[in-house]
Amino acid sequence: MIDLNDLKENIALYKKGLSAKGCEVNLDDLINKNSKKNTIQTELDELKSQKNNLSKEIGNLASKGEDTKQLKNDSENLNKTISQLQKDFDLLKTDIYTTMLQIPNLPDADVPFGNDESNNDEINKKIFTQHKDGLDHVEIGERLGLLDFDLANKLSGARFVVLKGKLAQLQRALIQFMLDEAKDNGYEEMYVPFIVNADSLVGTGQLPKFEDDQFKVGDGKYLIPTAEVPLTNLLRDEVIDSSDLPINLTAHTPCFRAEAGSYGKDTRGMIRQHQFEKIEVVKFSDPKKSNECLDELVLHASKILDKLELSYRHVVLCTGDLGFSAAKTVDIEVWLPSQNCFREISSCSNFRDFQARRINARVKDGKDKFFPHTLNGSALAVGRTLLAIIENFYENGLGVRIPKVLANYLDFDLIEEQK
RNA sequence: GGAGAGAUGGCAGAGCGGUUGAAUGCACUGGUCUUGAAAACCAGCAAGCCUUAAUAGGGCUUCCAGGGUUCGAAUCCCUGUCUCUCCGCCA
Repeated sequence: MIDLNDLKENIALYKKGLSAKGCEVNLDDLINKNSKKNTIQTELDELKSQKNNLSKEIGNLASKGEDTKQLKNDSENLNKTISQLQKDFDLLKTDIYTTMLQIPNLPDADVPFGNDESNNDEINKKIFTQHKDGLDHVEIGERLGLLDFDLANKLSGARFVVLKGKLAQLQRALIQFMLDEAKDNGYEEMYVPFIVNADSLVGTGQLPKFEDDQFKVGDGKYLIPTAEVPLTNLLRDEVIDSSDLPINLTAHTPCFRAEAGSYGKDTRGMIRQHQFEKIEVVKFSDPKKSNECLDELVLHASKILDKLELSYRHVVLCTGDLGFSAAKTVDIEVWLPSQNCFREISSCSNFRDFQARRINARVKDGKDKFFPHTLNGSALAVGRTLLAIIENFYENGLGVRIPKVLANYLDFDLIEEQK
């Protein structure tokens, strides 16, 4: 949620930043509605004040046994006026709130302008090997006999996968490895629900705008699209002592995405699935330190790729590519030999106080109160990491070698090709 | 699923329909004392919104949520949500 007062004072900045993010809300209109709401509130408060005074007086007179009929009459008349005005006020207030929920976060000043990923800024690159025109993981998986999309289709439909044997073990090893990394980097591991209520999704910004992207399970509840949702909402409506900052959390969860609007996009293989595993890290930070926190997130996620010896680059998302709630996002992209390009494997974002406002998480520092900044990042998307290992560590006629760093997690160092 | 109890400020916990925004304790903030700290003592201390130059003053709202009764509701009635206890069922 953006700050309405800040919007009023920096209207030009917001118009520029929000339209770059594709926001079509009429901001002047919103400000006008708000000042109208304030006018009504002042009027309403005055009437209520009169009413409260009348009630007190009635109480006084009644206790002395005096007649209160006239005053009761006055009060009732006042009530009629109030309830009419109150209706107008409530409507306006709901209208403003509904609109506010639709407004995305303002991009940071150093975020590049642009409509799509072609305007993203590559800021860093690390290359171990960079093979081209390699087999893709679907083909390799078939040669291994351990990656089955047909079976998954039978069970569930498109965009699911069944991993068998050593591939399933490899995925589990990756999860364990990444959680250990997160722990070593100071994140507290959490086990959280995979089903959340609507309030949680509103809190992080998936609702109300992106209802179609969520899997609904009935009873007004949803499957989580990322552990960001339960982790961030752990502190919904909580007051944080400033000495507890930064709060660093992590969780491994499956993630469920309806992928509405992704028809025909990445339909082959396990790049874009309805269900995938992810290790997520979330930070609650002092507002003054969130920039450094974002660097830290990117560093921590990158270290995992370093250890796995996978080539990657860092990309600052441009305004048009930036998510709804994010002020700034750095994507980490891993090299895929089959596609001859880098593909997203982690997304690290600073949300500033946007989510904190929505979840009403506050920090108390002596007499000072303020909103914390929230940040999160994947560390990493496990399905895509598995895919990257398959493609980058495949040797024709031999199979997929296991990255050395996983030696302690697995009792094999090669997934053999069949025959 | 059946029966019962409950939901109050950062936490714990009082609260006859009318100066109750709410006792008390803890925590917190400031002060006295102390070489310093602790202890003790004194004082302050809920949040949101409107108004305002103001973190000064004034006003409104808020005791789980939504309705209702009343001139007036934390307090009475209805509905919902959640929590706890007992029974049943169960990984």
